[in-house]
Amino acid sequence: MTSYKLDAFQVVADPSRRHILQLLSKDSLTIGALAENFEMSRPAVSKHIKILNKAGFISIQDIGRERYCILKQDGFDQLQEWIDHFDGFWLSKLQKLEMVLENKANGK
Amino acid sequence: MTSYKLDAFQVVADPSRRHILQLLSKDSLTIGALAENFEMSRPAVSKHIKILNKAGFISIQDIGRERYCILKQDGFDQLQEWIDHFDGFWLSKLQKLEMVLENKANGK
DNA sequence: ATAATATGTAACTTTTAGGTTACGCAAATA
DNA sequence: TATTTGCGTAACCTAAAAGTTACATATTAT
Repeated sequence: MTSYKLDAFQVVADPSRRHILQLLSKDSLTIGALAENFEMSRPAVSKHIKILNKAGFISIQDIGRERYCILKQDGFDQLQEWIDHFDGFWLSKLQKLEMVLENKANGK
Repeated sequence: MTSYKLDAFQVVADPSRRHILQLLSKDSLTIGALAENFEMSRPAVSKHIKILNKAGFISIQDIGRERYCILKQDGFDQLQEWIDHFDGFWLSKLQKLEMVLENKANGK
């Protein structure tokens, strides 16, 4: 089952979290290693990680006292799924409606 | 030029705004018509529309005293662009790293 | 001309998200 | 065994986001 507790879009709305994901796309990193890339404190990063995990954007591997954060596809899939709903839209319905409205605006 | 003033992900993070976009994918609607689909007040919808417009998710056609909101692709493109950055990732790098870490975790 | 309608905006309130510091705990190290 | 390291969490603060009501304005209808 893949029902995550957080709204993927709300989770990825935060620029810091997007930055974290970018870093993780190049390397799996521990919390501390991630924190070195930010000005914010380590506990702040820790919170973001918890959120990213709950939303399915990362998985976590505990190795001793270290936590390796690993990019995970599920969160991204949630984003993509919603965006895909709009795909069929662009080329058919829209252009006709715009035409109609433009004509109406010009009093034709 | 397509440099919008708002972060597309932050804009689409709000569930009400996503709902607005869904409604607009079926029909171009005025502010008032949109507001009928929500419990919130019309001015609240009006604010969301302003934001969606600034971020390139909709365009607006003024017809007399009415404002028709029309779905627009630019905002969605911004979302897609970011997501696409991660596409090359999944099948190559990730799986190897996970293997390495799992072995390390098991002390192999 | 007057009334009704569709909307934008200002001022305000409330909630929440993101940050901090301080602390505790388990694992690694000396 | 004592110390350091890596991390989670609680308590707290602050700023911003999302909502409200009240009002102003322009267009349409009577």
